[in-house]
Amino acid sequence: MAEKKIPQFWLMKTEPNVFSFEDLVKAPNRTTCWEGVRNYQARNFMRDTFKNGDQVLIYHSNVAEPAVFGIALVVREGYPDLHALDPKSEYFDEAAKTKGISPWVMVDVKATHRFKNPVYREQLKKEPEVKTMMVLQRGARLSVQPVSNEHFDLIVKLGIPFKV
DNA sequence: GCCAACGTTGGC
DNA sequence: GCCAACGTTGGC
Repeated sequence: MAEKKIPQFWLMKTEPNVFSFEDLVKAPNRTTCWEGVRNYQARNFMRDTFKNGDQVLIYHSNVAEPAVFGIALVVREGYPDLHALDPKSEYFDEAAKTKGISPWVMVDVKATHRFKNPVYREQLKKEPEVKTMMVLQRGARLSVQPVSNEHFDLIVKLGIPFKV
């Protein structure tokens, strides 16, 4: 039986002083592995639910004006994040090293569109249709989040995407 | 810089 | 299995 392709949408947070949307655009083939996620719920999304072709909003967090800056495409589905086994990595995980196997997962994403107008958190909170989205809720720390089709569409409309 | 919210750890 | 203590996230 043919598998029906249901488009899925996500939001991933990044601290731009560590890795920004523009860093992704400048990366070889505009692609990078999304390493260092160390939260089980976020990992499970990447391991179990992310599919090639899913679209991801790239959100800058922990800055004065948090915002969505563009869109990326999932180009490789979940695979082991071996940074966890590397003592030199800032994402080293002592327990994983002891077991000799990384329980953590990453995906590869490729920048596809830059927003002409970054969609700021302040702006989103004023939009009745999107103010319910997860990233806007108080204390929502999950760094990989599902986004509904409707929320994705509205954010894209506000952002005015151009191919990178 | 502050601090609320959250996830994880570890004693019991 | 409970829950207090702790460390981190991330908006403000």
